[in-house]
Amino acid sequence: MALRLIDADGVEALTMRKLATALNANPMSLYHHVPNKDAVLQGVARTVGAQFRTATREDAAWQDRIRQLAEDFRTLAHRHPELMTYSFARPDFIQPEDPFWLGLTAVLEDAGVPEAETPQVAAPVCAAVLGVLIAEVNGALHQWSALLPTGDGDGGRADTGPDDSRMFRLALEMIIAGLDSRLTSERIGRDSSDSS
Amino acid sequence: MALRLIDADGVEALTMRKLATALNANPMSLYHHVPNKDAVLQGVARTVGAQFRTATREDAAWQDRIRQLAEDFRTLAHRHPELMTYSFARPDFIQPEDPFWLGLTAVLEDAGVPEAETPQVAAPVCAAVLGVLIAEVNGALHQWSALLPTGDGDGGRADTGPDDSRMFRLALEMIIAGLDSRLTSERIGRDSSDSS
DNA sequence: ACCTGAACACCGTTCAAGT
DNA sequence: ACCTGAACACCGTTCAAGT
Repeated sequence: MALRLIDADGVEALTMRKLATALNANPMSLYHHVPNKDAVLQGVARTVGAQFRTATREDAAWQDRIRQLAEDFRTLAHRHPELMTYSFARPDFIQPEDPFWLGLTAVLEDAGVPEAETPQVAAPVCAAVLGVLIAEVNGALHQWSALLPTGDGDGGRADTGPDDSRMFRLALEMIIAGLDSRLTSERIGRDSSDSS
Repeated sequence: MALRLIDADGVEALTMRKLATALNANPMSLYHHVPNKDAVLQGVARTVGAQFRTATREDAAWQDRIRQLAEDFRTLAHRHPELMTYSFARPDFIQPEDPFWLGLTAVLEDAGVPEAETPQVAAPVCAAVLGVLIAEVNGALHQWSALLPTGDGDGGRADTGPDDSRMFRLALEMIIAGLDSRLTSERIGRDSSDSS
């Protein structure tokens, strides 16, 4: 219910009193099930962060599997844009047990990242993807890119959606390419074929 | 003054009434200089976003100039961590006239990005860097990476700082490598040597 | 055990009134 | 023109009291 209110009116409009009346309850009854407001926000953030289940097919190339993870997360972000910008400010948004995190680390390991380094590589990747997602969802991406009108013919304001998709995908490809170059350069540096 | 209060106690602790008393003024006097609270937050966010002046030496390689821009932004973020996590949620944090944005677009153009595409490339780069910065500053980066203790000898909790630096730099190098691969693949695709 | 009304200590903001 | 006190419509949360 809290999530529904947030999706409708934004995080800052969520109020213990409103939540209670939306639940047909007395405002004070909430405090019997939850210690305070931050706990409900944390609950919502974590629930959504853990929500999406992304079954990456293990036969695909790691690049494709990362693309799939990122796209899945993007549709989640588009479903809850108001929560997204708020959640990313919390350090506990994504938990180590979340399917997104598990999927990402699994893919990176399959791609050849040494197991001991996986979290240290996954963390920046996750942060970068989330950063682009937030910037897309709150309009920053669109505003930054809208300095020069790309075409000349049209009205000039209509196509906000597809342009954002292109930029998100560009960022994603950049990250994948960066990951790739890091992996190959490392493999050259060592050149010992550790299978498993 | 608002910035000082935010740095001390966080954005959510900033109050018109507290700000006024910190200014030795009546709470209501503020409304003669500012329409509402959001305006002071916007003012603070934009002021800080426009603050840092980064004189990239034009003789350096574009990779080094991007590194310098990013590192400068990082020191800014470390100076105002509380504001940072809040500001990034605003679409108006970084403005097209800000030195960071101008510097970034200038470097990308020098690197060979066609002038018409510069903003569409700069925007994702900016978003990704900011994303990593936020995740570092709010502790998410550290939390995500702390799943496996990297070493075995020590206490295991002491070295938070240097590890974060390594991850930030890793993300930065990934972005640069991704940019690089995009530039070279494009140059091969066209192969017409447009000077200027 | 669970719910509730009243109350406390705050908010942002308006507005009529002061100088 | 600028400042101010009182007031309004809200908050989150506590707590004693109800069932």
